Amino acid sequence: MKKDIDNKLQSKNIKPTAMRQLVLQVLTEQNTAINLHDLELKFDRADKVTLYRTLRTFEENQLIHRIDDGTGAVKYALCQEKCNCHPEDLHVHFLCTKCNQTYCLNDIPVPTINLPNSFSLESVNMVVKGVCSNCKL
Amino acid sequence: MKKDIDNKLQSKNIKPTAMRQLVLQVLTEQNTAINLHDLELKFDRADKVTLYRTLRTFEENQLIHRIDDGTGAVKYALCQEKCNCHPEDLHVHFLCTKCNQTYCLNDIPVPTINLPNSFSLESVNMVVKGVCSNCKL
DNA sequence: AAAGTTCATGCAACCGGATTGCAAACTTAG
DNA sequence: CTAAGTTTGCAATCCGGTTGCATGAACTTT
Repeated sequence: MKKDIDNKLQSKNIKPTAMRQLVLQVLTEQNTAINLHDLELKFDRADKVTLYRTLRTFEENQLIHRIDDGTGAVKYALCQEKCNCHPEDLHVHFLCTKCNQTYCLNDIPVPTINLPNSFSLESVNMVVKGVCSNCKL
Repeated sequence: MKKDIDNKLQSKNIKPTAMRQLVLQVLTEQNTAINLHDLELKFDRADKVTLYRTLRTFEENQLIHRIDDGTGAVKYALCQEKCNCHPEDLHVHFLCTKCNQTYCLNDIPVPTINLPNSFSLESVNMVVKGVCSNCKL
């Protein structure tokens, strides 16, 4: 729904340009995280830098979050409804070593860690690697 | 101790060349993980590619492990005595956002995750970001 | 509606870490 | 000593990320 897309952008204070609508559309249809390169392939003709900046804008406005899964290229996925990207909002990510897809395990919060004395915590990145259900078939 | 260094290399089936001795020496004296660039700075005159390949050899022979802490450059640290780099051997890493140092929290094993059905686990990368005790002072 | 301001887009170019190819130097076995 | 294998050093490349700059679209002010 076009309206939904626009609303979502508006609600995050992002001006709904054509490009942004399209990118959000793609991200919405996606059930795994996507990197810049693969996002580019989803379009016939789109400038990588524009997509790059679109993703950055989305990230800055907490519409999406970045995932560093160790594959070399940063991936992005939509944030959950009420996510503020604070430690308590963070979930575990899963990278399939066969298909290279990265899943948001939204139901699995990042476990609490008891840090050594006088280390303070800001955020956590937890990536589990293995084989996903699709590739196990 | 020169002998210790050599023994350690031998025990991992790594031929103890001069370069490798020196690199292992540096890694041993280090209490935080180090990346290629910083390793290079530890030497007056050393080729980056040689260091790169030395690190790779060390990693392949499980003398050191790689840490992807999201800073853009891969860091390395010595493995524990009996580490096989299997999931049960893995520990949490801590990246200080002030000094950019990365610590191996060897005492903190990576928590067990209950993956969704039919996802299988191979390894886990868990990096906690925050401020270390040194920088809190 | 014209002029001015702000923001988004597209293109070219650059940067920095990782990696490869290749030849010279070194090591080891025969 | 020589041949085979390994390590080292240098140059060059690759690739994702990022910046600069000029054009263009949208929105404001008069």
